Amino acid sequence: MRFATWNVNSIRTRVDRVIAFLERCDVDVLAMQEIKCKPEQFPTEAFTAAGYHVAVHGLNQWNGVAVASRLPILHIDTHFAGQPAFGDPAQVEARALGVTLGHKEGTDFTIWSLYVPNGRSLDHPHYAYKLAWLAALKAEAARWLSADSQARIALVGDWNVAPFDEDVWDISAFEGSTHVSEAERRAFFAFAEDGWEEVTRERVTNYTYWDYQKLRFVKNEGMRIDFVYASPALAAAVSEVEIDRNERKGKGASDHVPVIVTVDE
DNA sequence: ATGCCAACACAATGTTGA
Repeated sequence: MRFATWNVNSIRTRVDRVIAFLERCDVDVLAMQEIKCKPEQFPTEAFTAAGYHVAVHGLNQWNGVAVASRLPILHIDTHFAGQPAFGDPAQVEARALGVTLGHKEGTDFTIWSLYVPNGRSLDHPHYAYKLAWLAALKAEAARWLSADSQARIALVGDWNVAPFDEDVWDISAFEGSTHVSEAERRAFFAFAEDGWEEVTRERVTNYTYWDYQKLRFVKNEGMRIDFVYASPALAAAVSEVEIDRNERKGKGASDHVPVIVTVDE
């Protein structure tokens, strides 16, 4: 079984490229972020025609998360318990989608497609929101592991945190910026305290994002901010991880590339 | 090489992204 996460930066703009990726890489489950549309605007037919079920959560043109799966969908959560709200009026944004999928012989698999708030700047309310959001997710996710130590759960997506200095092309260019602050890094690493294992770090080295501006991709000035935290039972079954850097090439590319995880059956 | 900001709503710019 193979699952992937990809910040697609608008599914309506990118649907042909996403479907081609699913087929080319033989991906069974894809968690998408930044679909930038409501469910009724989502190109469901293209996924259905390719053999995928879809779960979609989007409230407006911002954010939005979805899961496409060859496996049957058993359960959908459009937010996690305690997920913080933001804005005026405060709204629980479309940044988390939990989907439980039927798997072989009753071994269900739950994937959470996560789009962690950007933070904007260290002195912006969005930054406090980002830290609160990560802390609330950690608290709730710890309960999932406590409830079932053998559960196969993946917390995947655009974490908007570069956990190590080498996850950005030049740490000196990020002085005073979000994504690299100590508080954000602590909030990211804290998941490991509860047993979550980030399974991509030890298996592959590459950036997952390159800004559209300033020839960042050509100069390979990127950031590594898309990650996969797996429950212990799932982490034990991971056999391979790939970052599909080729998806950043050419006309019509997202600024993020897919991260693909292969799991032994 | 991989190529010089993109996508959204809304109708000219403003917002968001990292």
